[in-house]
Amino acid sequence: MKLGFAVKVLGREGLKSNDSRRWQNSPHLSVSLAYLRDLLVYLRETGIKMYRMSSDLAPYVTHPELTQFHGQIEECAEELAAIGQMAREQGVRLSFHPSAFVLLNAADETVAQKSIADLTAQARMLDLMGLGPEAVVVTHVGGRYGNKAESLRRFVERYRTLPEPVRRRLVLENDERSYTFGDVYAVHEQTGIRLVFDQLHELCNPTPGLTLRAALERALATWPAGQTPKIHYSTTRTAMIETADKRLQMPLLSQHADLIDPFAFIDLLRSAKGLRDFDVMLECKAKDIALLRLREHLHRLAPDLVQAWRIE
DNA sequence: CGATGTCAAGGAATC
DNA sequence: GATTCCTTGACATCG
Repeated sequence: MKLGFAVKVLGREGLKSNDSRRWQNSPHLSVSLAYLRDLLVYLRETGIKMYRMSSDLAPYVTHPELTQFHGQIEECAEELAAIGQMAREQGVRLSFHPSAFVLLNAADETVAQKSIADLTAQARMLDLMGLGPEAVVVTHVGGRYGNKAESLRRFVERYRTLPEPVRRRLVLENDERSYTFGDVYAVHEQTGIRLVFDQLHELCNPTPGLTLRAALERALATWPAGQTPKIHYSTTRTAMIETADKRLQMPLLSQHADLIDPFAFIDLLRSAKGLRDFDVMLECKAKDIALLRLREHLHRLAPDLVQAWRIE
């Protein structure tokens, strides 16, 4: 079981996740890839085995007006191959999770086309890195547009029109307000698309009639034998509220906390006993710091689970 | 040098 | 129909 974190390193100074200069200053994918190389060295040193790359790794590569950026992925084929080889050699599982503006099921055809361009670019980078089928591009169903059934149908329809290399990389995640795990499972049944089970989203937007464990088991089963599925895991944020004479912490549903609650994570692992192996992408504000802290806590609190799941 | 404004992009809830 | 939230840093410019 690999533990991973998303995009930004907080545990060490000076590591960047992408070339974020503005377009006027000509940012370039090759600069982002140099940053990514340094980041992979840090992952090697800390023993971290999973990482979500920035959606903006290739700056403006799909921007409709800034066409001067559009060739950067192909220009960087050799650098992408080198980075991919480095990740493979140290056993790091890489992925993308495009921004909230990527909506494959958009009612507006131009929004859908821009989304397809983004998905295509990210899938292409994974291909040029030479990564296996576990390196995926994660997306949500998208908007509801006042008609969920129709909007789900549109997702399936657009998914089927995607170029095969994109379809091969794309996986689907349940979200916290619109599409439950049950909804994305129905899409899986129609398309075969693999599913990323988001545990907090399932708690915030539960599937009627399905226990958490049953949902998790179904999600894992959408991945072919020989591929390790992955899930998203996070702890809900709390905020201070003021009453007449006290200040109290209360949970804010669907917002991510700084760190992972180790006891809740241990509960998840115990409830997952007997299920197939899977990887866990941690989504929390403290990023790699939260991962390292969780790993310490697990070694101290549940060394049996660390061994049984071979957590790294 | 520190403070402040700005960045490509959509959807949904609220009023 | 307009506003605000989601959520976030860090670049770039201003004083």
